[in-house]
Amino acid sequence: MPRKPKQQRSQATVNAIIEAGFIAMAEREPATITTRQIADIAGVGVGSLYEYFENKEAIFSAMSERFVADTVALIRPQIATLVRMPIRDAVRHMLESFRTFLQENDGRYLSCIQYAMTLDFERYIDPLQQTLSELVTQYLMNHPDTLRVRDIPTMSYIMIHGGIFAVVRHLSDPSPPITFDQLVEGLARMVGHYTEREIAMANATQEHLRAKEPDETGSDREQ
Amino acid sequence: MPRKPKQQRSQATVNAIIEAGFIAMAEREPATITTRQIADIAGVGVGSLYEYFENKEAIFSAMSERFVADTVALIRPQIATLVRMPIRDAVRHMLESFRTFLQENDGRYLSCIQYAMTLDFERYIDPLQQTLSELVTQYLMNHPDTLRVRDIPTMSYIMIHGGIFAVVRHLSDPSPPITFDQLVEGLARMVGHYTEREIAMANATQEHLRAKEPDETGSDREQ
DNA sequence: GATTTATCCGAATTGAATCCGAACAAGCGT
DNA sequence: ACGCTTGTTCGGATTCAATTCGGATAAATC
Repeated sequence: MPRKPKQQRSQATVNAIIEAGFIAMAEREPATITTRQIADIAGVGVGSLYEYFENKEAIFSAMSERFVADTVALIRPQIATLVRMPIRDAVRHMLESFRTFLQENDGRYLSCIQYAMTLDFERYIDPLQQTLSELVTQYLMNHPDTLRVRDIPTMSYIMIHGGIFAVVRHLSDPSPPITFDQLVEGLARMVGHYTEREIAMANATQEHLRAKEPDETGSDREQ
Repeated sequence: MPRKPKQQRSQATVNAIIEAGFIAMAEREPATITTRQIADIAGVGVGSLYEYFENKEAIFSAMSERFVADTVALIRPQIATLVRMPIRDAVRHMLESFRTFLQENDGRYLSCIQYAMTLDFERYIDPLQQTLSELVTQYLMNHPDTLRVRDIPTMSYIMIHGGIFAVVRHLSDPSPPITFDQLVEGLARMVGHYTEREIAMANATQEHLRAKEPDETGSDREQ
């Protein structure tokens, strides 16, 4: 039922509506935002919302979509650079730029990611996850020694999901128990230590072709 | 405005309403649940909902509260046992029992935790976080060597939040890219490797009172 | 400038959440 | 057992926000 905007006028309306959504999101609880408020902020009639959006949900979805697209646009160009950095620096660098990104425009995207995490989740987090997976893959290809860590898909899954959530949760917390810098350093160490330890263990196993320290290698099972 | 239930009859009603909430949550999207549905499932009139609950939200809150309380009740008694296990085993053990817990009663709690994460967040995740923090503290006290890892609050923050989210996300995902067992093993390795590496680094630093491998120790800054 | 097409609007409709006052049940003193 | 008070239940009436609809206005096309 909602139509595609064909004139530049209507495209501006669509944009105003999405912008209004971000503004409203920044000042109220998402659940308490009404269509009338969005329309008022956007400077259009309520009816106009429904010319281009199925329903109120759809407006929020469009916001999430734009947010995720912007995030991907933030990360993707950095991949080439990140991939050449030591792993801890790469993590640090990416997280700092992500923080800056989330906090610009009065933290409009911060409200948004919280919303995106609640509702659609799969649909809107997936592209982000895809991008990060791509980053990991590229990284591995540029650092052949890191290919020795076991069960890379799992570790990538843990680092991506755990990392995203820890950061979002921290940025949403009005009085976090640790600083953001501590969080970044912690995540960097976590990832760095893990890969180093795995590489060391892989090397150790290879060198003594047969076990000599069942203590260390005894817990190697999976993969 | 909502009153406290004084007779056992009304206490039963309150319970029926919360139960109905769980049942409804298990079969429909939380957003599409209506008060009439809840009332019908509970076998009471719609008006009765408002005798003990401020509004529909409050019913969901009560559910979250019960869920979190049950989760804490699940973990707390295990602390004494977990604290004596090697760290990887403790992680494995805890996650397995958590999975079992989430999936009993047709996974009613699974829908619930997703909801709890959306709305109140602080209020309902906090007690869980408290409990896990307590577990970490106890663990540290029982394993004095682990006290050598740097910035324990931060690492505890990362492991708790990242771990909770990775698990919840995995259990919510209809077609996860990795198995739950892989996730558990991965988290166990992550935590285990990290602590071991930190301890090793602390020992190394102590032994050669002055640096000899600026490569390794060069990235030690914080704390 | 007439006609078609796109856009905009806000009063009317719809449906769910919430309120309310009457009916019903329990406790309780007599 | 009986009347009185208090707790409880109920579902129709009310309220309020989302969505619809049909006409008004503006741009585009010929």
